[in-house]
Amino acid sequence: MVLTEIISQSPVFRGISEAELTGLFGQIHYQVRTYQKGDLIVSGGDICDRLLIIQKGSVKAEMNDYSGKTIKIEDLTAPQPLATAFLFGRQNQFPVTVSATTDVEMVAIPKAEFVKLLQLNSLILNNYLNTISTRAQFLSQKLKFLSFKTIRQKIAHFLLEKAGDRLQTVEVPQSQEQLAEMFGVTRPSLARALGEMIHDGLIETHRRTIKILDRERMSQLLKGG
Amino acid sequence: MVLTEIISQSPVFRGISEAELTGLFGQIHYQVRTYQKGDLIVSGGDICDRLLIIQKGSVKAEMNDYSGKTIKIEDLTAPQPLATAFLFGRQNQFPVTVSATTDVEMVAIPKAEFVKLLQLNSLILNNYLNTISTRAQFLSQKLKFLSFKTIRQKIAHFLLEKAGDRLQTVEVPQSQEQLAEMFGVTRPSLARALGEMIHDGLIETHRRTIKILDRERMSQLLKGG
DNA sequence: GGAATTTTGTATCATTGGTTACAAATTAAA
DNA sequence: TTTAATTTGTAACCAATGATACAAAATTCC
Repeated sequence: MVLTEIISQSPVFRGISEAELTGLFGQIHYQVRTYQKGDLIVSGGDICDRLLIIQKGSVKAEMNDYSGKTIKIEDLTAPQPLATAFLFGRQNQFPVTVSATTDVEMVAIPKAEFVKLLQLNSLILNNYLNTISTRAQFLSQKLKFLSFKTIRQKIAHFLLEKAGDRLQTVEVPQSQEQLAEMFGVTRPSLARALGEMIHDGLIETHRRTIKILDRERMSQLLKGG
Repeated sequence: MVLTEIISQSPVFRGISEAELTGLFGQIHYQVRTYQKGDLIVSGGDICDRLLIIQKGSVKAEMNDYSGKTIKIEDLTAPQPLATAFLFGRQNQFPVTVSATTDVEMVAIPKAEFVKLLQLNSLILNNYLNTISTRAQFLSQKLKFLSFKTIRQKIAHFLLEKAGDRLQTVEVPQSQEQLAEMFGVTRPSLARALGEMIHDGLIETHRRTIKILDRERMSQLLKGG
């Protein structure tokens, strides 16, 4: 039995009323599966031929590296869907191994049935398209970010992006620690790079606001990237 | 007028018969726009609220960097769609500027109309979902690759991926130059890293075949990545 | 086979960023 | 306010890689 009040909060079914959801689920085949804490839910490499949505509990996704050791990728809780990017496309295998961190209930909708849902309801269709598209956009952004090699470049990119067209003062809500994390560098290195940019007259900092002093030279930095 | 024999080759409409396509296009609103060589088709930042498919000619996509200079991103020709990942999702602006490199005809299908198409025809729906999903998967792969920091790690990842489970000899079709390019490192650095790995007894090379000698230690390398 | 071209191996030096450590400054808690 | 905890600035040192240069080897072309 699908718990509509949970599932209607899921990114894929958001905005659908519980009544409507009950109706929709009446028109398709699906399964509800239960797992106990610690159970294996999917193994990396398993074929992904149905949409899995957590309806109760939480799971962890891990990836097997080459030596068989596992690295934790992320924690997911109800009502999140699993690996939405692998239901379609060329690569229909789960890249990760998923196991239950609590007792878990999952709704499993076979791909063909899910396609029916997408055609029955344009909101679900939009939700799903938005989910995948947003993910692609996110990855694309991240990739662009990583394409800058030096820390100075990453900072410049970050600031110019934030500053937009005219403003030259940027509020940075994150701590240096967090910034360093998202830049993929260590905190002292970030601090050093910031210090050097101040010294070179590119920026000025005051607590968590950064003022861009020389936009021209900042842009110049990104040319080679 | 839509040239169905062209459009039916497009990734989004692949597999649909021309007759069927004509029928489908009769049910929706769309525009055909013509551009002359050199014309601007979309500017970076423009709202992306319709699906654009090149039906004749070719275009180039460029990105404005911060200093106003443009970098060429890619060339697209009929019957390719434009920026499929930006029609849905959070970021509904074109990231690139597109202009005509020949005389061009484009089919423009408003988002709402395209959603209708997706609901009318499950093949189109599948095609479109596959397009975006494959892109997300591609980006994800690329990102994983970039997440390895040292050249040794990139080599190890590359080789273990290629080798699969049992084989320990890998044929590398690319030159060092090309490998270095795809790793995002310089050619001498790659050569040095290879040399060191040979010296350390990890691999053995012979022309363009590489033999994995110590799989265990290779895997070990990727742990920290 | 010999010359020209491309690919590969190697060396030197400069730059960048990671590591570690510690003190100063800020913020939160008592 | 005083103390404790967190965040930030800075320094010294090390490892990895980029830049540049050149020779050896392999490949391609006559």
